[in-house]
Amino acid sequence: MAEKRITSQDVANLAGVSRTTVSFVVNKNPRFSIRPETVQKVQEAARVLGYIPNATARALASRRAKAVGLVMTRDPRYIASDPFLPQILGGLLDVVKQAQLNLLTDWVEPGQQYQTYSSLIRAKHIDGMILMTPRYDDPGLKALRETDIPVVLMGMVPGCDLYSVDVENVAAARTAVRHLISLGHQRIACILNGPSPYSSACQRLQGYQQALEEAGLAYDETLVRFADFDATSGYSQMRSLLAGRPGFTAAFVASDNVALGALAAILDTGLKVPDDISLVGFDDIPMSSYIHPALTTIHMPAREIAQQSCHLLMRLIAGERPEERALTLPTELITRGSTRELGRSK
Amino acid sequence: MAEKRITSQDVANLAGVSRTTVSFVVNKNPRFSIRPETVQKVQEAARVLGYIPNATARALASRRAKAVGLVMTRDPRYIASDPFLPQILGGLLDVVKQAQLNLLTDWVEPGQQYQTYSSLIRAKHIDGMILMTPRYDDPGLKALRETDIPVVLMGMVPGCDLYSVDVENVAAARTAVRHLISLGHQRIACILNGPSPYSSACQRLQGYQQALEEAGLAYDETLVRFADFDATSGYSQMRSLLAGRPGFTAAFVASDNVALGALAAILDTGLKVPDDISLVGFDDIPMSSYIHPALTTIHMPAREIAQQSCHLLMRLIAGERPEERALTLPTELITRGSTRELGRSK
DNA sequence: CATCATTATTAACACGTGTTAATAAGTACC
DNA sequence: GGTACTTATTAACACGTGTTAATAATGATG
Repeated sequence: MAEKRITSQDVANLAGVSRTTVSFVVNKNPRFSIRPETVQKVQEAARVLGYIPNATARALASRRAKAVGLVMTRDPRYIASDPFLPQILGGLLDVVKQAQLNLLTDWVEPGQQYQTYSSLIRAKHIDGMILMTPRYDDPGLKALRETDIPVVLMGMVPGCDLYSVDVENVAAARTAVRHLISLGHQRIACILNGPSPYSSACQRLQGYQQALEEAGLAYDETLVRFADFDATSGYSQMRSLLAGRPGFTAAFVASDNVALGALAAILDTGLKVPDDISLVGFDDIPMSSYIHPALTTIHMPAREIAQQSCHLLMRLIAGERPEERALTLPTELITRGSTRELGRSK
Repeated sequence: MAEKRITSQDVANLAGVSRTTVSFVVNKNPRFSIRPETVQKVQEAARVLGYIPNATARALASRRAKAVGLVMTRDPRYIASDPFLPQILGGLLDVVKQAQLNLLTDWVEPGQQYQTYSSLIRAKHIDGMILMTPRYDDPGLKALRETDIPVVLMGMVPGCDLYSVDVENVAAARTAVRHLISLGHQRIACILNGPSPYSSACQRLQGYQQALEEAGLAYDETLVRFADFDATSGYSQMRSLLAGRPGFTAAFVASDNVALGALAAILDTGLKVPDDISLVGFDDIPMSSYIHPALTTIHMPAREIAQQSCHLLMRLIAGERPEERALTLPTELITRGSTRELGRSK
C-alpha cells in the first residue's frame, strides 16, 4: 500500500541525468543519440528501482493508447456460444503481444452501435478496432466510414468500403454444395449460420444458389432455413425441415455449431448420417473431427483471419492506407465421414 | 483527420463557466452542489459539442484506469481450444459493461508470470485482474500475495490465500463417480482434464479417489490418465487406456472437451457408449447435449463464475477486503444418454 | 586560437482531466 | 448595515510521461 510509485524522475535522479534523457533511453528514440555510457547508467538505475513506465501517462502524452479493441456486435448470449472466439482471441493475442499492444474487448448493445464505436475511439481508450461479425443493417458502419478511424471488419459488408478481412464465403459455400452434387445428391437442404442481416449468412446462401444453378438444379425456398449461430437453433431448424418431409438427401449447414444441432435432430428422427442424409458443415471447429460421423466441412482459417486483421489494423494505425481494402483468405473443403455418394450404403 | 478534439475547456467556454464546473457536472460530484440551471447549461453545451471525456487523461488524474484485466495462464494454443472462454467472456462483459469498466485481455508467457502480472498493474493499464486457470507451480502467485494488488483467481490454488471463485471440484467429481458406482460399475477409468500442475485436475482426481474409497473400491493407477484440455489429448489417452485391455466398464473424464475425444476413441475401437462403456464428462459445454449419445456431465456455471469473479474484483478495487477469501459455487450432475446401468442393454 | 559543425543534454511546454483550497456571491440573523 | 454562514464558482496544482527548441560540451577545421 505504502509502495511508492517509481517515476522516470526517480530514475533520472539516481542516474544523475534529466528526465528527458531517461525518456530517450527508454524509448530508444533514434532522433537523439545518447552516449553509450549514459545509456548504461540509466538502464542500470531503471533496473535497480524496478521502473515501469506508467502506460496511462504515456498514452496521454503520446496520444497513442497502445491498445486495440475487439468489438463484437452480437448479443452477449451469442458471444457465449461462439465457437470461434477462442481461436480469434488466440490469434489476436499473439500479434498484439508481439507488437507490445494491449487488447480491449467490448460488445455493442444493438442499436447503440455508433455511440459505442465512436466513444471507444474518441475517449482514446484504443487506437483502432476490429469489428467482429458485422451486420448489413448496422448504421454505425456508414458513420465510421466518414471518420478516419482505423477500423478493420472481420467479415465483410457489401457496399461498405471499410477495410476488411474475410474468407471467400460465396466460393466456399459453392464448393461445399458442389461436393454434395458431385456425390449425386439433387435435393439439398440449406441451413444458414445466422439471420440474414449477417453478411456471412447471405453470402453462403449465394454460394448455395450458384452451385445449384450451375448444376441445373432448381432453387426451392422451402428447403432453406436461417439458424441463429447455436446448436439449439440448428436442431429446431432441421426438425422444421424434416417435418415437411421434403425428401432431401443432403444438407448444407453453414456452421458446424449449427450442424451439430442439425445432426442431433436427424438422429433423433431415426434417420442416419450419412446413410440417409449427407451433411456438410462450415467452419471446421476443433470438435468437428471428433463427433460421429466426423463432419465434412469447410475449413475456416480463424486464427489467420485474426492475425491478418490485426496486422492490417496496425498498418492503419501507423497511418498507412493500403490500396486493397478487402483481404480475402482461402478456405478448404475437408472431407470426412458425414457425406457419402447417394444410394451407396456402407 | 482535421477533426479537432473537444475538451472540457471547450464545453466550459460555450457554457460560460470554468472547466472545474464542467468536471463537477460530468462526474456528478456530490461534495459540491451546483445550481440546477448551471448543470442544465453545461449539459446542453456538452451535448451540442458532442463532448466525450478523454479516458486516458481521466485515468491519469484519478489514478484509476477504469479497466480490469482477464489474464490467462495457458499457452495460446490452449486458449484457442478453450470451450469455456466464450461463456467466461460473455459473463465478464456483462458485468463490466454495467459498471462502466473496460475489459483487457492478456495471457502470460510461461515463466514470465510475475513480470506480466506486476507490469500490467503497475503500468496502471488496469485496476485489478482476474487470473484464469491458475497453476500450482506459478511463482507469480506468491509474489502477488505480498502486494496488495486486487486479484481474483478463477479456480483455486490450495495453500494460496488470494481471493478466488471456483466450483466445488472435489465434491463434483465425487458425485460424478458416485453416479457411475450407483449404476453398478466397479472398474472405472479416469482421464483428468489437464496436467497435474493445474489445480482443477488435481482436485477432480481427489474426488474420483474419494468416491472409490467410500465405495470400498481399490484405486488402480493404471486406470488414470492426464489429458491436455483438448479433444485430441482425450482421444489419445483413451486409446492408451483401451490398449491395456483393463476391462473397465465406465470412465470419468474431467472435461467435456476431452470426453469428446475419448468418445471418438471408444467408437473407433468398435465399442459402444453406453452399451460397453458408460461415460461421464465435466463442464457441460453447450455442445454436450447435442452429441450422440448426449453426454452425462457435471454442469459448470461458467457464466456465474465469471460474474462473481468480476463482482468480487470490483469490491477489492473499491478497497473492501471481505472476510471470506474463497467463493465456491455449486455444480449439478446432468444425467443424459452416455451412462447406463451395468449389464442392462437397450 | 577562433570558428563552425556536431553531439549530448536539458528546460519548458503539452496532453486533458480530477481535486483542493481559496474566493466570490448570496442569505439569514441580530 | 454589519456579521456569520452557506452556496456556487474558480484558480492553481497534480498526475507521469513525450517532445521541441534551446543550450552546453565536444571535436574538427582553417
